[in-house]
Amino acid sequence: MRKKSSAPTMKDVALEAGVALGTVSKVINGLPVGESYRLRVEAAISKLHYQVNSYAQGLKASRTYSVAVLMPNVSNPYFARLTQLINRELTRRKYRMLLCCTESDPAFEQEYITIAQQNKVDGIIGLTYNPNLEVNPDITFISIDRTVGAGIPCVTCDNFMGGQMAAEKLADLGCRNVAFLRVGSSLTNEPNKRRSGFENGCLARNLNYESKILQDGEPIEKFDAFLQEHMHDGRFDFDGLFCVTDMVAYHIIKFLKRMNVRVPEDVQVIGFDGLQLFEDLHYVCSTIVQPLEDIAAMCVQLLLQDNLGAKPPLICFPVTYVSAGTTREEPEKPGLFT
Amino acid sequence: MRKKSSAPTMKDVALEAGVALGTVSKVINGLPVGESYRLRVEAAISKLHYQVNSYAQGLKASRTYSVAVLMPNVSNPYFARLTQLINRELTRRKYRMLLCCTESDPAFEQEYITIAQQNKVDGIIGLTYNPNLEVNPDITFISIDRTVGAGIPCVTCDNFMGGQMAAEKLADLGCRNVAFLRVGSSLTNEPNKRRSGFENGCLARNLNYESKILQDGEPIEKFDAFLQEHMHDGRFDFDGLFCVTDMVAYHIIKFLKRMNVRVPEDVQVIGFDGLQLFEDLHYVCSTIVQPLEDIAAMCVQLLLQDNLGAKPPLICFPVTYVSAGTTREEPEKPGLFT
DNA sequence: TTGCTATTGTGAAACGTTTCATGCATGATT
DNA sequence: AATCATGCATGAAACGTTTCACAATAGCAA
Repeated sequence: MRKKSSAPTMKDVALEAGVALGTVSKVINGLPVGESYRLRVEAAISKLHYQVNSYAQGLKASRTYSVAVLMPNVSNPYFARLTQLINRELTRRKYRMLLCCTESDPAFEQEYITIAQQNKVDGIIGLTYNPNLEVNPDITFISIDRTVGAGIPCVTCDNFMGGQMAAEKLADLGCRNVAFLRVGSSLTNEPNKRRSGFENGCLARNLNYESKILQDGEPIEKFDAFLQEHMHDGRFDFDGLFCVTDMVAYHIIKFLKRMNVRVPEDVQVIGFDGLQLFEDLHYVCSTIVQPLEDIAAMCVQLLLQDNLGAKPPLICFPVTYVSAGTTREEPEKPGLFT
Repeated sequence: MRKKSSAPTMKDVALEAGVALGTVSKVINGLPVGESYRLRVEAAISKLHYQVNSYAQGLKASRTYSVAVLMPNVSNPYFARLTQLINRELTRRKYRMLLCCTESDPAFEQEYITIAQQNKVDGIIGLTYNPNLEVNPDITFISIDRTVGAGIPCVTCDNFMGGQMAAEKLADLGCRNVAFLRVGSSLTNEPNKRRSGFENGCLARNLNYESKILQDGEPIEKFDAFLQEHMHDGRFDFDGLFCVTDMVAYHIIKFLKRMNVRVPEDVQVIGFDGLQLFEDLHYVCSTIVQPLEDIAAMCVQLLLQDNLGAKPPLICFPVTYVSAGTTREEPEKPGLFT
């Protein structure tokens, strides 16, 4: 009995089945082959526990069935969810995901793109912070929430409309004096439009409007001072707040509670994203919900479709509003602060 | 001027630099080579924008510098954190991560292991649910929190001690009647020992002890009925609860609040894991903290070390206790319910 | 100057696939 | 029965690296 020390190759299978190399290849790739041959090859494969070598495959064929996904991290629940959904979509189509955590560092991002190209990935999906990434033009790149450059499609939600909805909702709920709270500053950042939309809504509904914007490096605690300036012995200047993300909203609400400002009685708070913590158990707050499933599916679809010519530059999905306890209405869904 | 349509190869570089193929290979791999040769090759590389083809490399060399990481998902903050830390450790060592989300499905797990083997990964790190996975013995597998089989190292924290600490803490804080709440049932599951440790501690400190265990499929809401059975017009049978994870603790605390049982005044709650939500902003509850950094680093170290012979079967890291508002003591750290 | 050693660059072979031009059977056509 | 068309299996070549036996060169001793 012949004993091979290393893993069996297609050649071994061909030998075992008594067929040619090309025939084995055809069987593996599901190409038409005579029934008796197919059976012989399949028998040999399972007898030898043969498994294809993806590296040899990737070397020969241009397609490697792997996609790089660039995310700042997976600790942030928004990024985690997105990663999860993209992965699910890729798996469904027999693709593998090479996850690259960039820590929001432009240098890391560039480095990972190089690595991705070396790995001959079939494409890259990225939520990036480097406004002028160098991407090899013959590799497909799909950007999430950022407009990165000419010819690179950007998938996002309707951030402008979301901001506007938040303003209208607060107006409907009786607010008169509202504020917008935001972190991050990138100009190519689609979520910027949340602010414009909110402003627009405030104007239309005649709300007094203010905003506080933190730069990228600043700690979230800097909001505390801003809020405190607007507190005068038990009275709070604002009766409505719109936060750029649910995470910011979470921090703000915690601070307000510490300062004995009641949510939603004294001030109503609306976030953005629609995060559901602990495997979709609870929303953080009343919020503008992004359809992340649709966004993830669209990224993958755009990436893998063949008609490269007809890629629209910007794809926006509609958002919805959900109340979850931080606004003065019957909560539709359970929330962290319900 | 010669125009190449496809990406440049080592051969192109050799031609451009006027050296042999092997010399280029040496330069790329940092092997000793004459100074003048090195410079010529480096110049050619940057002129042609040459990038190595990992697939050709992986085909020839046995080492591919990639590691598969099997996780149920990344939406659960515990898994997310672990993934993040493992990735960081791998990146530090120039390895790539192939993330496989198994959805806790044994069939998926097996399938991903097959894919990983086809991709000739240098090893697999997994937190799995299939008690009898078939892993090719000549591929290194490191298991987290599960004892999977003979010869497969398991990295975890000291779950038994953690359970015992929880019991002692509750006793110290004046509890007399306590309960343990758990989900999941796998017998090879290291976290099972949290229960044994807790029981042990209860015995030692003479606490009245009860436990409620949900099977794997059961929804977390099933705890509600159990808790309700122990409520008698405003009075709650337990003055201390130990939950197998912070996530279970979160759910329990939310339910108790709805039922007007006060935490920590009426009942004190301790969780397990030491999750910190929103990028390490807040602990969920008073909890037994796992040193996830150490666990992640150890997994990677074990996987990549050469002395395959001396792998201890089980590696436990010590745990610590942190109070964060759901126990009757000054909180050391801010918590979700502070 | 000759001969020997030590050093270092060279390039063919091999890794395990896919692809495609080739040729062999088989069955249809006249 | 002879010819032809068709379908399908065949296996050599190629993909872009690494490796290693070999050759060339330089340095040194006699």
